[in-house]
Amino acid sequence: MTVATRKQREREEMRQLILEASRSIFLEKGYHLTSIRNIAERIDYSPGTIYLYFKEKDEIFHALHEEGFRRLIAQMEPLQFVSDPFERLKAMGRIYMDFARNNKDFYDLMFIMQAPMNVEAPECWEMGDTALEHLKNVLRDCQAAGRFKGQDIEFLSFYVWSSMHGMCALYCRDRCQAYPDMDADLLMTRGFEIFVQNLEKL
Amino acid sequence: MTVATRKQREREEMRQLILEASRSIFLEKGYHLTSIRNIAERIDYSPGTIYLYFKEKDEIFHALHEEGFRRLIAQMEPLQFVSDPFERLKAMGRIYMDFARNNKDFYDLMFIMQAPMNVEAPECWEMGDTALEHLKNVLRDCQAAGRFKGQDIEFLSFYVWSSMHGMCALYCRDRCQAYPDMDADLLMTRGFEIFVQNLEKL
DNA sequence: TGGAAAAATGAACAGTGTTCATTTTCTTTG
DNA sequence: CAAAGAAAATGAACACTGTTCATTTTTCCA
Repeated sequence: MTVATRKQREREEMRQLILEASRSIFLEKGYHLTSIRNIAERIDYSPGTIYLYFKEKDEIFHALHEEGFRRLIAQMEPLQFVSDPFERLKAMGRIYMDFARNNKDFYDLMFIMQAPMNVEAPECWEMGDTALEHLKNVLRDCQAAGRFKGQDIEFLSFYVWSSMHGMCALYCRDRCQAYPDMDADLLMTRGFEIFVQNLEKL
Repeated sequence: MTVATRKQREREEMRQLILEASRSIFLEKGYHLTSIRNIAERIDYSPGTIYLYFKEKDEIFHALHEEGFRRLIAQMEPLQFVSDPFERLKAMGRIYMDFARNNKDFYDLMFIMQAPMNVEAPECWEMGDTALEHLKNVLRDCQAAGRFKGQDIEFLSFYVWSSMHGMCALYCRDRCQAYPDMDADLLMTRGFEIFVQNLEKL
């Protein structure tokens, strides 16, 4: 092993170390309450060192953004064993919703947080595109099976995604409190049921 | 006019002055990029003065939060002239969506921004409750007219709200970029159409 | 007009993201 | 193995943040 390759490996390990620390603190305290000094302290390095591995705080954010999509896609794995397209779509919705519930902060990071998305980096959205492509494929399969007649896949997928996202976003940002007598999880579950009822008739 | 009442009026005027400045800067730069010093500078006062009229930055935020709901409710005014309940519901959806499009930052402030909603202040949500009650009433009217049979108004209203919110939230936080070839406004319009189609069959 | 009350100030505190001259550590070469 | 050169890590410094509070200024009324 040449020195150069070892150096590169060490560099990658350091990036991972920073990412792991960042993730745990991000998810503990949220984006804005996490500081570079916090992260550095957690891994026993000085603040300046972080900047040798990441250009800025947002670059750490984007790395975690990707990680989130990797996790979501991993959760979708079992879907390939669901043969009926519409059942697959429903299962997909449940997985998406459970992901939001069990990884509130990752979900927030991926779909809600205000972060400079203006970055023209195409690889920044690679994982996100993959996930969206999954949805579109399932919808196409449903269409092949006779559902959603005459619907454009682009618009339909946006509608399906945003319906799910609406509930998850209200959940993540505590707007379910608008129903003080109602458990947020129950709201989500029943909301999803109505949504499925809807899709069945579309 | 007693001195005391004048004092009180002047105090209210000062609060308004601060709120107006805050609003314009909030909407320009977003919540986190707006600083107390910015606000003070804009109205030619010192930073400390702000704290004589508002306990903290979040109190300013909440005041604007309320203002947003007042505006939204004002937009809903014409609905009272739409006699058919389902038409009223559709019009309501369009108004809600247009509000989000035309007041992106107000919408963000009201429904998306992470702000300490844990505040147990009940008056903080008074306006929001009113708006939600509007929706529930329209849905009840629809039900009285034979639609949405057997649906619980609480869950149904959450579903309707979150479907609309989903699109608006993706729009406000620039996640429509997931469809690079598609205009965000077109996505919203078509998404809304599918939603209405859905409701018609429910 | 003088003294009390109210209003406004701005320096100070503890925090933030980021930069960079300096020091430390590692690697290669003579 | 020692010295020179490169790479890595440091932490002080800069300009910013929300918030507090002793001090100063202004306003008011007897």
